[in-house]
Amino acid sequence: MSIRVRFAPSPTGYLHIGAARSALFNWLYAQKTGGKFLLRIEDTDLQRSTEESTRSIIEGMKWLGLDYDEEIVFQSANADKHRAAAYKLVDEAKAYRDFTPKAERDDATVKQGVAERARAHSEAGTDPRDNPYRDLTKAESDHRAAAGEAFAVRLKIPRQGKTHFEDLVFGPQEREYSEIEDLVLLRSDGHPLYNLSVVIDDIEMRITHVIRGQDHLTNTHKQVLLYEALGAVVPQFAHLPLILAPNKGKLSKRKHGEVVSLTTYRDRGFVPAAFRNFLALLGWAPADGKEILTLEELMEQFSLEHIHRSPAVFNFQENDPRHWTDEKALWMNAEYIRTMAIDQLIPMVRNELRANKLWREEYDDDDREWLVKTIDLIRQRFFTLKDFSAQGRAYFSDDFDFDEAAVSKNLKKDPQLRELLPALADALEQTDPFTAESAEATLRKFAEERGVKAGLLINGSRTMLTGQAVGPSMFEVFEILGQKRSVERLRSGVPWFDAMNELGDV
RNA sequence: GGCGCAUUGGUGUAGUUGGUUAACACGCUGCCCUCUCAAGGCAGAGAUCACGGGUUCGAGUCCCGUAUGCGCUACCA
Repeated sequence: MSIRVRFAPSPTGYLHIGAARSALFNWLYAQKTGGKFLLRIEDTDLQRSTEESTRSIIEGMKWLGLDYDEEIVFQSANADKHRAAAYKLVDEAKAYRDFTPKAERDDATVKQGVAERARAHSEAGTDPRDNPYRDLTKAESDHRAAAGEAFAVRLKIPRQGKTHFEDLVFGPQEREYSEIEDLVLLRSDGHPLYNLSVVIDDIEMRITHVIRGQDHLTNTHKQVLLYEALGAVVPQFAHLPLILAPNKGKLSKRKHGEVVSLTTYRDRGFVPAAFRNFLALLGWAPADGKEILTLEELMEQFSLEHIHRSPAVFNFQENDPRHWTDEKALWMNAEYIRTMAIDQLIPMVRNELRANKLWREEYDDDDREWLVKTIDLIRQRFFTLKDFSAQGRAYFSDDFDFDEAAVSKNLKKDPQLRELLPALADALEQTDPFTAESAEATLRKFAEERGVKAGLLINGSRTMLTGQAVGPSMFEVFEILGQKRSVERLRSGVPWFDAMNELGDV
């Protein structure tokens, strides 16, 4: 039987990076085994589910390159099937109607309430399965239901025994029945609940391997019981270690904001392949230890056996813009930007420049060669795609900002530059042909004649031409920018020095 | 409270059946290169493998306990 896996997010917000990793692992497993990767949107919580969230999930997956097979399944569309299955279990006496009135719960304190109730049970030694309706006669139950009394449907967990299943990551798992409450399958308003819905849908979709977050590990026992009650084959399970915040707490939007959202990485200039590569290394490592892996290598090397069991900390520093996300992710992105095939990089740069009105159609045409050369030159020290429009702006537009620190370090520091730079412009204007080599020869000769260090002129030029204190080899920059623009920008320097004199800070 | 899972340098990980100085990547420090900053090269700091007991000639690797963290324990997903 061929392998079928699925990613089943609930559309209650942006795509969380933990969820994105689950999607990735499922996808990789399908690719590796020649199986199918399906997408199911678990939108049964109508209050919290939004279409916008569904869109963002699909977008995020597309961005990561995770294409799914077959049609998307919307869980809400299957509610009738879920209900029918629950009623069938009632008929078979594997589930029962619970006529206990629904208890009101306060959303904000549910977690706490649940824990307290559980504590009370364990302290008092009462069995959570004790329920006056559990053993109601069929006639009585049918009668009350027919009379219109509201009821929830609960699965009848046997009194004695235990469940067990083999988790592909966490190994053999066991749980006493006495630790499992008779779980509610259907709410008293007829709404099917999570555990029922997943199981029915997974059966329906013929899922063979359920790969998901570890937060579902203990609940899996309930699901195993359901599969058995339904007479279905229990799939294989593989639970993934959780991704934690730096304080080893839960990584959540409420507390940590946009770092946990996949779209943030797209919006802040990540190369999809880089982020995908980084994500793959959270909780998994290839056998040979190689960390930069192409998609093909990931697909080939991925295996459930190498997923480990301890949670991974996603390392970032809140309130520090320089370390806004995991440094290794940032490093990996830079690595991809400077080493990936330039043809693959260009479309991303094009998007970035377009978004900032820096793109000219000639770049795809007459100026293609120039563009390739320029990108190849500047990408060497960029970390994100954003850098192309920020630090790299001066390469694509005459309208760029000057970095203040660069101006004071490379321009204002030496008053001689006021006169030297325009003079250098004159010399460069006479240089023919104008290439990196000839520009270098001109500049060095000029420096020698004036008795100044070449570095002074080089650094001053860099700031005049690019607005930056750092950047590629200056002579390459001269050539890239061309004679005309280089000369113009060197001459435009005068205002800097005028302003400097007015302020009297020479 | 109960049950479950985890615990290797700051972070991500390797250490498959117990056996030399615990390996790699990111980050950090210094040096080289150099027109700056990266990249690259070289060197280095940083882990008594959570702690305490055992088993053994020998344990990060096996056993027990403790601690800490996380998860689950809903008519949420």
